[in-house]
Amino acid sequence: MSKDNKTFYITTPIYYPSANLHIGHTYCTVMADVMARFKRATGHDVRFLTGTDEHGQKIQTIANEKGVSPQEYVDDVVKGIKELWETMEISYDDFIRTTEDRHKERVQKIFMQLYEKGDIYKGEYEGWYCTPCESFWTDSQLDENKGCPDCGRPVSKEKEEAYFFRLSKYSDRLLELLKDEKRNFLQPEARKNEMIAFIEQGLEDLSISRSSFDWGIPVPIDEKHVIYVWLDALSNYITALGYPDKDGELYDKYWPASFHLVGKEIVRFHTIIWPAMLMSMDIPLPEHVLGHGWLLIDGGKMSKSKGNVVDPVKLIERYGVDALKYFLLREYTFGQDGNYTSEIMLKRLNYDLANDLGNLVSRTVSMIDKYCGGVVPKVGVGTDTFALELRDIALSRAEKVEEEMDNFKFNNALEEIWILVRRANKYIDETMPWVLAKDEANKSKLDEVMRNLAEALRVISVLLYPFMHTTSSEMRKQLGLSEDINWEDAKSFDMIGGEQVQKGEPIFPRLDIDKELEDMEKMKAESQDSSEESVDLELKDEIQFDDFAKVDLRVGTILEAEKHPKADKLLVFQVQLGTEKRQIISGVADIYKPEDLVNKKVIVVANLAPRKLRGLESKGMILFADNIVDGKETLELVTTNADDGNAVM
RNA sequence: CGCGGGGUGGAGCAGUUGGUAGCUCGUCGGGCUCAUAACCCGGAGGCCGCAGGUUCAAGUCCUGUCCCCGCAACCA
Repeated sequence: MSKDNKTFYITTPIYYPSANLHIGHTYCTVMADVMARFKRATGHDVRFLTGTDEHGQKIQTIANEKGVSPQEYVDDVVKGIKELWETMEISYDDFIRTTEDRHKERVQKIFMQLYEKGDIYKGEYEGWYCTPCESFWTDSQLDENKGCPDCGRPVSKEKEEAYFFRLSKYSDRLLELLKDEKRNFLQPEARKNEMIAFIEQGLEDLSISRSSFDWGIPVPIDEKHVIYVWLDALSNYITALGYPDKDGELYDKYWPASFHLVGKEIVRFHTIIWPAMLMSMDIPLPEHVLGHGWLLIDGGKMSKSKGNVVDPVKLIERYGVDALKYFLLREYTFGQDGNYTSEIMLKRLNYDLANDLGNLVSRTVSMIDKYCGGVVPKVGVGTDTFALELRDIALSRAEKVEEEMDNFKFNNALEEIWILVRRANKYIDETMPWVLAKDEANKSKLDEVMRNLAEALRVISVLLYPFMHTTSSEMRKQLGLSEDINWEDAKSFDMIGGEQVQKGEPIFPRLDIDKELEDMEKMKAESQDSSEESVDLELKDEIQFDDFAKVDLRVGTILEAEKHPKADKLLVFQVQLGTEKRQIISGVADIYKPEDLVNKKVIVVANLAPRKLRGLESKGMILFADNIVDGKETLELVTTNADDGNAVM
């Protein structure tokens, strides 16, 4: 960042409202929020943008299933997202929705800009097509059997007309951008090589339109097409500033962005596609892209299907916004994945917030109350080494925090603040105010100690403000300080004296961890119970009996099982189905060892069209039930005692 | 040989440009009673996955190897 330019523009990804947001999204947004607050506190003119990416086939499909229009559907989910951010006290300056007119109009203009530049051409896009569903899918969208993710039926490689962006044209400039050591475009460093390798293996031009669904922004020159996610979603960072409209005051002021904060899975789009688009538009590139890590549950990804999604709302209700924010920022290292468990969180809250900070506030205020008539003594720091050391540590904190925050090291920044918290606790033990209080002769010494403690807490309240402003205010209230916060005040140790303290409730009550864990389990169980009130499942399209009758299910016995020689996830079975013996392949190698399944009775879809999987033919499908054990996805064999070859109906 | 991340005291993690291995929890012992049974001090515990190499010096660079985990163009 250039020094003379004090503006600071930070963005989160725009989230996809296909489901409620979980703690991972909260994590990302909290980081952006705290950074925005920190920059505001340190004198920057900050713009903080978040929003939602609301187009695409998935949204259209979900809305159809629910029997509402896509717009109605996203309106509803977005309302919930905004409520969450309100609860989390996210201080965004703007919330952009890709379905807003301001965005749609500007994206169309951007499309035309790229088109006129000659970077968009019409071509053919190849993908997997499901004829019954009339849908195109990419490789990664296909289900585990490489079938249509919607209906499970086989898909075929088909071509579709689409508009393309000349991404390949920008390969060299992108490499230059990423390799530039000083530019430091992408952080953390580790992701850089990944991106460079990706570009060096050769970039293909990017399809930026679709005609197989219509929930999107129309391509201005061709009404059969809608603009695909890349151009639509990524552009939000500038359309929200008014680009390319002439009166783009915000754009002139805040672009280029200081930081795009994104999850590691979308780093690629932000460091390759997005800069290429901007290059084509001939406008400046964002200064930095930061890829944060994921919060993992039991070492695995959080996902709805695993049923291990952590809902931030419940945590806030129980422990408060500041506690959750503190935990997220203190526990994890930026850029790296981190493990989440309730226990890890509860321990953090107890040890750092209740024991260290909360208790420090409590004992300090209580002693000022008791020994000084509730008024912070108006005296100097004193000259003993304990006081001077406390002062020195307090005075050096702000700079340390600034340093760490410049590198997005939230955890280290908080750690720096806690060094002062712990030092203050230690100071109490060193000076033993309760002993001083016993002898009137020590009154001036006692006053000094109390004043220094109050001063230390005042400094802490300033330092903490960007991270936990509610806590900061509560501390100041108890210390009898005004709510006005000035970051520079953290660099003084000579401001307090004469305030009337107000003993209040503990700012962070100590938690009974075992009991909390128990309660959380109960809550989880209850939320599962409540589903017994018969909420309709989300199902595939209804079928007629005749359709079902087409499926021939038979009982079989697995005679042999072995690993597929050319695939990690597949097992190859020889199954006896009555008189017939046949080969069936299933994608269960992750969960079962071949020998576990030999001699098992199974139910087989016997009239499924044969299919080659990595070179071997599979005739039919063995039924497994999806299951979750200890938060991990697993599969239970569906079994029976009936004789081989018998029909299942 | 598809790509990437990780293997650091009992647990969970930090370790910038190579120079005496840190933090939190736990554990053992001690101190204190102002405080939310909190706080403070001290001890024990690590050949930094394994094997080579570069260097005066490597957890930190290079090579090889084993194990775990993600990703393989649209789920933060």
